[in-house]
Amino acid sequence: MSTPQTRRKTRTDAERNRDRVLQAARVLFAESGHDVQMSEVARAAGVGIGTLYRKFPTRDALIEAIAEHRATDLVAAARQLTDAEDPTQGLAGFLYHVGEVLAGDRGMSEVIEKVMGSAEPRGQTREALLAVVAELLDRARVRGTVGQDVTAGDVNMVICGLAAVIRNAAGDWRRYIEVTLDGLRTR
Amino acid sequence: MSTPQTRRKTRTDAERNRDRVLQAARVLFAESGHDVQMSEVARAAGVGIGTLYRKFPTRDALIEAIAEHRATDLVAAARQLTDAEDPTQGLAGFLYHVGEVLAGDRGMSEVIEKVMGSAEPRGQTREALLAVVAELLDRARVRGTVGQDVTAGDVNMVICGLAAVIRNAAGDWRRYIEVTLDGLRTR
DNA sequence: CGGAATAAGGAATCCGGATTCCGTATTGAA
DNA sequence: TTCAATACGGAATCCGGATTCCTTATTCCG
Repeated sequence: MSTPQTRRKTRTDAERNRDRVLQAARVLFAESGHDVQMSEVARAAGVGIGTLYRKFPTRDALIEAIAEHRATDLVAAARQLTDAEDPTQGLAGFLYHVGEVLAGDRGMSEVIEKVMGSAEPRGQTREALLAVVAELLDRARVRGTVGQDVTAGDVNMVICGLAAVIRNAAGDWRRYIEVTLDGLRTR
Repeated sequence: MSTPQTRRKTRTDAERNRDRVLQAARVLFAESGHDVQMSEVARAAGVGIGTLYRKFPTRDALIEAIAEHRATDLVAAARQLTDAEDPTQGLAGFLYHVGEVLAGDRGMSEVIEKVMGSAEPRGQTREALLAVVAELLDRARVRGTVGQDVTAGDVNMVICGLAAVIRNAAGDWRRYIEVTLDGLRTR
């Protein structure tokens, strides 16, 4: 009815450029956080600013796209740990994994800090992330790996703090995890 | 010899305005953090932008002046707890005090996060702050309030995290302190 | 191959804010 | 009261970036 399918399909080079941009942005954001300039991204991607903007109409759109992607990865990792049996894994394993990821991705540490920190339901993926963490927590609680009264909020705060510690290059973040994990256990 | 003391002393109104600016800036920074506009500060202080700039040649100078002041307060508070005997006080008491302060001062939470997070020796007051925390830690260690192997770095990370938790309005920061404190105890 | 449909490029523009400048208003020592 | 020394005010300027717009280059369907 309303499908004048006269449109050709996306040009191949257009798609290639989109990938280049994403790739470049991922690297730059990971290295220096989200305050990288759009022109930097364009240059790194070997693309004109105009092109960059056709792909992502806004700086935030670009950040969002990448954050979403990364978040998905985290959720996937979490799900895997959800099934694992090894107690070393589960919540603890996830925290270390997150640490590893954030330690190598400044931009992500910024995102995670906000996601775990704020009460904003922003995005389904964010939602999913919180859900999986809650799931991980439940399992840990059953196993007795963490105190019975530990809440998802507690864990979120710990993760929020973890992000800050890493982003500020505080000290040994693994140590931070050890401490907080012990704290959650004690409760 | 070289003192052509022909200079009059600072005009009274000049001094008054300086105070107004500081006062206004304190309030605004506390409310909304350091991204407040200079013009905002000037308006709130009931002063022209020009005047604001004569007092503080740079946005950072203003922020610095206030941060320094606040940091001094914290150090004082810490020193007091250093002498207290009540175990409830000491390190634990300090953490709660810091929480209380940061919860009511967004700008300060930003500063603290950096100070405790980074390894930059910036400023003698910052230096003093770190020193007092270390002192507090030592006492706690002796009392057995915290694990024998807890380092100043560990505490700094916890504080850095605390600042982030509060700044992002995460959850109940007192709870965060409870958890981390337990963690430090366990170690 | 030929031309319409798409995309690429990147200079020009727009914008929010910080900082500067200079004419005017106050202050206070004589 | 008088006048030089100081301080005030705030419009004008400067700046770093994001975003837009229009010209030229590619792609790919027929």
